[in-house]
Amino acid sequence: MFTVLTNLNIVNKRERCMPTPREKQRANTLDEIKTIARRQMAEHGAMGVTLRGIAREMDLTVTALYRYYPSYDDLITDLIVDAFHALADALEAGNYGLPQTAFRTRLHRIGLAYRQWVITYPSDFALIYGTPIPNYSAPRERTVPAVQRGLIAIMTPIAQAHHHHAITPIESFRSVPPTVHRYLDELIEDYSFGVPSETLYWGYRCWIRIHGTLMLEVFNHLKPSVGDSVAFYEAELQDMLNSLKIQDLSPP
Amino acid sequence: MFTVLTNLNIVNKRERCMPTPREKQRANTLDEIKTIARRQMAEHGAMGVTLRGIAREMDLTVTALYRYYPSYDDLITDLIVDAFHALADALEAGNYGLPQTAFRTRLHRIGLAYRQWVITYPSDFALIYGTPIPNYSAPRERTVPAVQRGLIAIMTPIAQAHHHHAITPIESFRSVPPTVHRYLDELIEDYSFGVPSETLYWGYRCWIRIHGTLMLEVFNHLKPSVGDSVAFYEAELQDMLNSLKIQDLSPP
DNA sequence: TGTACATCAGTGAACGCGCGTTCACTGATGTAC
DNA sequence: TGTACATCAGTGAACGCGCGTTCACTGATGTAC
Repeated sequence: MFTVLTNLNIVNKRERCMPTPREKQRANTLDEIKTIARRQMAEHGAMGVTLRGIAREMDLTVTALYRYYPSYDDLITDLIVDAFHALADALEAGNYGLPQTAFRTRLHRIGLAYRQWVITYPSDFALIYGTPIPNYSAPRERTVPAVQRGLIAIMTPIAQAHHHHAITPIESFRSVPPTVHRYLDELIEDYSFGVPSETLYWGYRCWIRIHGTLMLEVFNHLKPSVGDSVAFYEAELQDMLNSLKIQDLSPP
Repeated sequence: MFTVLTNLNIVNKRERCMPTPREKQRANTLDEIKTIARRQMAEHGAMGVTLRGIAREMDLTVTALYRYYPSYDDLITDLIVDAFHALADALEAGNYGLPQTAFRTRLHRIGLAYRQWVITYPSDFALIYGTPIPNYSAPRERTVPAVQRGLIAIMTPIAQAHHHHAITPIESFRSVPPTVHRYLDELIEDYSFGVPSETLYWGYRCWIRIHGTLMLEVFNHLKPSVGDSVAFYEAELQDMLNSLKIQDLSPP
């Protein structure tokens, strides 16, 4: 009776937090596979990621990889989901340590963090937002939550600023197209976002502008056009923040 | 003497305008190759274009294609240059038949034409502006002029509106970052554009906004966000035109 | 007008390469009693 | 504590496929005299 309880205890402990040596080894190998895959992606593009290439670099046979991924597509899916989460992490970290009411500064920092991540990991960015990989489509149940984390990171300061009346709507308020307005209302209801649809509209517009600019930069079309992409991006951010009329409030 | 002259005449005539049957046949085959390549691109992505696949579809041997392109990369280059020119054609056609002084309408139509082309030929768009093909870089001497045609189509109404004082600069005028300002000045000098650098700056900002939005739409990230991409795009165009404060003038 | 020759489109076999996936297997590491 | 067994990581050969490029060639179409 005593031993049984002890054993149960150990099992529970392991299940909760302590991985067995084997599980640890397995996790390490999984990590190594993904690391090498990402480097191959950086060097040869998304289509250059190859099970055989990874095996070669790990001094394994190809077939060993099938212990970790049932197929090539599952590996790609993992890379995609990881990339979305990494981007979301970067955005969230972008406004850490700032007073909650520094809405404008927070949004600005998030914009800078967005660019920093994209510039640092261009191939991960291309993987998730570039030309879709032909004959592959990621499973929505895994990507959607990861995508949403990133969007929420952008929306949060806007929503909070809106609650604190630190955004002046001006005419944009009325210019939300009715069909879009209705769609956003549905989104808000479905995911219980708890923000007015105008907020979501502004958030999306911010995201789309940031994102579009960075997409051009990372694919090498921006620098030939404007020379100094850093300065240009900063000007775009400021213009965007100005058009939102979003402000920092001193905490009460 | 007489025959010689006649022969020369014929030769000249042919060189100037009349292609020989063989040249005609050759041009047809070249066209067919490119047409099939573009269809393969639409079906299987840019990386899915294959000499062997084209040959198969044309009921030719692969080696026959080497009569037309010395290598695979040369075919891709041709597709890229063609796509840039097709886009420029569409933009130019966008504001045909409008009075020269209808600046705002012309720019609006160009924006719509941009979207129309991108939506109609998404794979051509992905080819020239999507994720770069790994280990391939297009020869600049062929792409740069083709790219410029498109840009000039957008810049022209803006430059003309500027000359006619149909643009109100507002604060954007002062917000051009100095480094960007200097770079644009150089561009204008190098290519003798004959427009002030502020004009170029506005033009690029229009292009970047239009382009970024369409990039998201064509890669399927816009519709899940805003629902009605047509209405959203129209609102973006209007917002952009408003921010430029560009106006139609009645012709004098 | 007819003949000799050059030009050109297209053939067919071969080279060397890389890919994802399957299958039956070996040997080490853990687990239950 | 020792033994029998299950689990698991990794092997190695093979399958079937598609790719770009080379080479020596055939036969039809044009050209020069």
